[in-house]
Amino acid sequence: MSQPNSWQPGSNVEKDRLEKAEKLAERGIELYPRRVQRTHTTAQAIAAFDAAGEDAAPVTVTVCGRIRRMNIRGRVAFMHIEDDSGRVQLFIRVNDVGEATYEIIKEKLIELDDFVQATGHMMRTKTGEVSVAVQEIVLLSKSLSPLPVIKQKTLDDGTVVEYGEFTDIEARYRQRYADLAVNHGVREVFRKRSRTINAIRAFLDDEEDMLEVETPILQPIYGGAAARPFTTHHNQLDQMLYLRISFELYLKRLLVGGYDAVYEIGRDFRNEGVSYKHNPEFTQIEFYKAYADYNDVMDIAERMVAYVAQKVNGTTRVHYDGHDIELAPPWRRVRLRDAIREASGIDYMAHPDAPALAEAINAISEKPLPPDTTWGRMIDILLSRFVEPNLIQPTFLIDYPRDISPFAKRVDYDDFHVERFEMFIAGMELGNAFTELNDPRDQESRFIDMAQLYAADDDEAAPMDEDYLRAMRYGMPPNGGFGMGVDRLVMLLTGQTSIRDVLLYPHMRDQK
RNA sequence: GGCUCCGUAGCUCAAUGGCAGAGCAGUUGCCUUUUAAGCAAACGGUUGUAGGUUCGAGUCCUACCGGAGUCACCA
Repeated sequence: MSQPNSWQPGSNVEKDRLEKAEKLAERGIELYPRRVQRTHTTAQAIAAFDAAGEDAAPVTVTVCGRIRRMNIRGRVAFMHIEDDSGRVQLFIRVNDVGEATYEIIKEKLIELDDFVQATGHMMRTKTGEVSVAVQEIVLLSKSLSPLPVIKQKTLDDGTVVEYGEFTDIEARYRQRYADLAVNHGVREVFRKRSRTINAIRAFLDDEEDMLEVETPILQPIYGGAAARPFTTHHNQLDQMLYLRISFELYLKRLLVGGYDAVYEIGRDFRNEGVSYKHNPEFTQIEFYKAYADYNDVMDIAERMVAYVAQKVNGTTRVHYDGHDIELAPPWRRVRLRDAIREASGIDYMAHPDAPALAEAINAISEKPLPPDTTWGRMIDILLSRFVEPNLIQPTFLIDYPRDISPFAKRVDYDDFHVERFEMFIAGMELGNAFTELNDPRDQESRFIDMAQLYAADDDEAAPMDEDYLRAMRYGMPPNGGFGMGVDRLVMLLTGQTSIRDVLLYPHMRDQK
């Protein structure tokens, strides 16, 4: 350490630990050594003992991990060390490790939260726990700040009971490392998150033969969704840039280029409010498949979610927020118009303009509509107030009004609706998809419609993406597109009811 | 951004407007098969921040900081 440290111990525990670190250094013990010689994970060590059998020659292992429990008796000590695979008990006797080493343990110079490496043979203690009879123990990393103390007891049936908690939500999010280190189950949520993304990729690559691509996150023109963007700036080019709000327009250009089916898994950024299901940056999967329509996309979507659930949880059933949900296809498909009519009694086709529809809504809902609500927006309000909360089992709502769907192709039965669906599970919107518009002239007029809508609105115009139209004029194959919020799928598969609990680092306000 | 609730020891929580407490962790002892180990003792606080009311504020009031919930925004 060449620079003096500004860090000062903030508690009696930290003061003690700093003193212990100095004592160790005085005894010539390296606090943060370079080399480690692990031969077994804790799980492998136990498995090796079980495989060898009780009467076999001793299995010698070197295991590493963080000390999570200590019980020092006069001349013998027990501790549990934890690594990514689990825990194993160390059995340490002064006779085996020698006076000098035992002193270090007895004085707790090596203590809770430190990382250690232990070498010894596997054995079973009197009370039956498979343990490492330690011959040598080496400090791997000295912990200077105490983690929250959580003790656990494993019952006979294998369930783990915890005593002591680390529940301060703010601290858990701001210091996710501490949350992961001590809270049983949090690491499993994020393992499942990883498996979810792997499974999506496997499904689209192997089952659907799609090509994974990467498109720009920094975009000169944003689009593909209605959301406020984050802005940034390239210094040398003196160029205003937006963080993407969707991948849509860049992916569809690739179908013009000749790929049959492309997908991207990545981060979107939306400069909007945060909630239990909204984070400013979130992970999205979008795919676009040539020669497919929204019916084909529905087939793919329901198979994909079931496939992922099977891979992640080993079942297509999930228990979420008090509901038992079956994800196996086929899912219910209902026209949006019918769903709204059933739930609210309002047939929006009977109220074809904003004032008429507003009157109908105000007649049945106490909540006032925001001023200047457009007709399309009212449809959305009807959907979110009356329909969405009740869509517990997987459901596709299909055929949306054209006004609120600028990238979807018209249905064949009227001029009002487009071939679009949204999918809902557990009262949450998970995905959004269309039979994609591929008529460049129709697309241009939709852009103009949107620009007018936004201009009437407020601060920003919906950007007209001229290059996207140019691409489309070369000819874009008919195609079906799909987008899904991966975080929300992970919530569903892990039983978490807040998006923050499936994001390792959810967005937080600056700490002053 | 509006409204409601919350912020006390490292962690989890108590405390009618009247001496700021407990358990765990840490410290000091005892203990060679414990496992939420145990027993004994001592220690641990600018009650989120800044003001105010009051003889007296963790508690009541105002503002601010942070968090949660909810509404709005999110086609």
